[in-house]
Amino acid sequence: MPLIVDHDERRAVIANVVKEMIAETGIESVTVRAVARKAGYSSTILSHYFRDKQHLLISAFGSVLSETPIRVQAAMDAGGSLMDCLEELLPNTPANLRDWQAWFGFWGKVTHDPELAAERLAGLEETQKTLTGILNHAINRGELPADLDIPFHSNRIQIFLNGLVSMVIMKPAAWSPDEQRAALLWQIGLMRKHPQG
Amino acid sequence: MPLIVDHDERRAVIANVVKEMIAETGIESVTVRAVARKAGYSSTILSHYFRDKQHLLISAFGSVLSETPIRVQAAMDAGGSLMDCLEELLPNTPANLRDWQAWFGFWGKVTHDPELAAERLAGLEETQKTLTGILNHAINRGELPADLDIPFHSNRIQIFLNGLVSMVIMKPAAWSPDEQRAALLWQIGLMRKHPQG
Amino acid sequence: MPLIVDHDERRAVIANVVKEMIAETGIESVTVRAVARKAGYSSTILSHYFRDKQHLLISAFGSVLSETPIRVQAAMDAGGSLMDCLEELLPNTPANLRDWQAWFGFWGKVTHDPELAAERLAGLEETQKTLTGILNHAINRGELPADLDIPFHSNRIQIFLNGLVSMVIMKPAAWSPDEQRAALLWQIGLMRKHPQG
Amino acid sequence: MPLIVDHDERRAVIANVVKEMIAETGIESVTVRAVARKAGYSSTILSHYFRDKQHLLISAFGSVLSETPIRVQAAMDAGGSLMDCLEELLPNTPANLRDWQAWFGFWGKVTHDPELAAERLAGLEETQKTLTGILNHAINRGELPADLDIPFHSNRIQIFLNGLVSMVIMKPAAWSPDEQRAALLWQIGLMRKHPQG
DNA sequence: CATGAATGAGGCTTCATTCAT
DNA sequence: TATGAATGAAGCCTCATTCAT
Repeated sequence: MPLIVDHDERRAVIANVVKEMIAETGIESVTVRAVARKAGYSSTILSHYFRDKQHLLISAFGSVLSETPIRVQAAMDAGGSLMDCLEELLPNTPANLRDWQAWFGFWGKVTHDPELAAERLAGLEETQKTLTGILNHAINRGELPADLDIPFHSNRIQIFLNGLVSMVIMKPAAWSPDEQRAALLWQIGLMRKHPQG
Repeated sequence: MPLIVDHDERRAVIANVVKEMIAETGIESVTVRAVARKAGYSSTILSHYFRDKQHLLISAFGSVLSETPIRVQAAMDAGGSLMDCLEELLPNTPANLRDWQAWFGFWGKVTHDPELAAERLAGLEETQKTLTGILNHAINRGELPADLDIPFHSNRIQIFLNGLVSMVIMKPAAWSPDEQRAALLWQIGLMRKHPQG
Repeated sequence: MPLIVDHDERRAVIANVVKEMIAETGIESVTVRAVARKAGYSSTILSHYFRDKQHLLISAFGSVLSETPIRVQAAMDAGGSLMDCLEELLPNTPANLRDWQAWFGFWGKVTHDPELAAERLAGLEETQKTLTGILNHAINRGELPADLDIPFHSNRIQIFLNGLVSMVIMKPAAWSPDEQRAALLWQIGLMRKHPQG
Repeated sequence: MPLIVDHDERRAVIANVVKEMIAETGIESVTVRAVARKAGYSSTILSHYFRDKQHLLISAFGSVLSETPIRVQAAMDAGGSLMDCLEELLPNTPANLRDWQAWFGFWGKVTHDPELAAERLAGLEETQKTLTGILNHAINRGELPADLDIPFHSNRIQIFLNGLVSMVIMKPAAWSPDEQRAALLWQIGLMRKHPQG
């Protein structure tokens, strides 16, 4: 009987290693060998789980995208406030920051790789959907006016988030979690004051 | 009888080549040889102008940073409106877009390279300064209230710009120059309505 | 309760797979894994039947050699004419062509591998014996003169066959079965006109 | 002033190394590194002369094809006899044998590689042309009847040569230069006795 | 008997850089 | 100043094989 291994679990482990490497030392440091060493496997065995280096990266990219919606959903299920839900998108924890760094770290590759570009676009739209969900949730809770222009503001929030994250990554010292939250709060306030944009 | 060569001009030419390559095919496609070929020089001659590949990149990076302030200054000198000045920062022309793409394209390298990281931070602060200048210019023109919280709003604008650019790069079809301007206009409106943040 | 498996049959199946691969995609495409996959087995199981990749190849090589004599013998037993018997050696059917292609395909390996070289030499002599048998058979049938210099002409025929096959493989379009037969007929005619060489 | 190197000469040297390796240890032993080592260069420099390993092989293949016609032409220019000319095609000298071994050694690759297949076909036709030239030359010298069916016999000769060479390669001990010549002489005799086929 | 896991070796290619001219 | 030559390192990938189950 063959040795049984949970492929998906391994893939997840390895994807995490990749994300950490991107965050810590940049995407150019992500070589197959380095990933294998860091994950404790031999170089060749990675090809059991990923056909290619490309697919290794895509997997890590997908991991970046898939985790946020889960956290947000949990916050919504727990009846969290608008702030509670949106906070899950901030780079205010090490894990969140790492994921955002990985997300931005991929940019260098995307231009060259149509498959990654498609993934990125999908991520963009997935985030849009997540934000829409959050805004609806907040309207139901009475936190936001019922006449809120949801597409407009989810778009504004997304712009704000991308921009904020880029600032945090560039100058983390200037952006403590509290300062991030403050900035987010101000942005939320705009929705209340200008629901129609 | 030494051959007279305008070093600075060559450096500028080469920096432009690098920026184009980053925008078009990604930073990973920027090899010394490829740059040399595209610029019409031999590989080795680049080492006369740039000690390293690293310094080649730094030079290109610097070129990205230095051009925007010049354009903005020109707009201010011409007595341009607030919108006129800020528009110079939008990725709404091919050249501007290319520069922004190059800027984001560098991210993959920055993590790995302290010198590039320092350059990036400098760029961040330079942009902050440029924005401060624009806001003062607008106050003087009476376009913005005199009690505007300049540090706060220049920061907001910077977040907005980074975020907007990231959206444009990811999904250019969704962001025509007009749509970019509309978004910017809305952001400007906030300054008038909430000068104190 | 051991599972009963017909080893020889499996070996034959696998040898056929190898021959097909050589004929279709070249000997370099013959990897252990590819053979296993094509045969429907796992990679490791091949090592139950073949100690080595080398022995896998030798087995296939042997299969190439062993099939022709069987066909020829059948033709002789059926009282076939000289032409009938020799036709069995022509690459004028898909199976025959495939075997010849495999035979020539092995050449790249042979130089490097004494064991394969020995096999090839054995095949050479086996073919010589087969041809001798055919000529004797034809003399008995009265198709060839009794004073035929058998060693000389079996050698000539072998040269002719190898040469013809190499032409067919290189330019199959130029050598329909009929054209192959015509060439063979001419060569046979020489034996009648010049029995002593 | 740059170091000047005769690229074509180097290419020729390297092609010879490749041919020797194919003849001696088989085409599978032809690795870029091994070729470089044997030629006295570093591995990487081969890429100055050959874009690819494929093109390295094609170059060697071309070298195999190009040398024979030159030798034949020289024999014709020197007023050589029919036998003199055809002898240049026999594997009866170390260099000739090596070239023929290389020619057959390529077969393993050809199936997999359309470009090599095209080269092989070209070689086939070039040889046909060379043989046609020789036969015309012999007719002019009065060595062959004027009514010789040239296409038919040049084809016969080519079949014979390929076949003979395959025999020589497989069992060199059985084919001294004299024996090769004797076989060739017999084949030539056929042209005189059966000029129309 | 049979499997998937795992490995180490080696293949080709490309890169940034230095050297001799 | 400028060039082509040359190198060594490193990248990714595939292969044949062995191991534990």
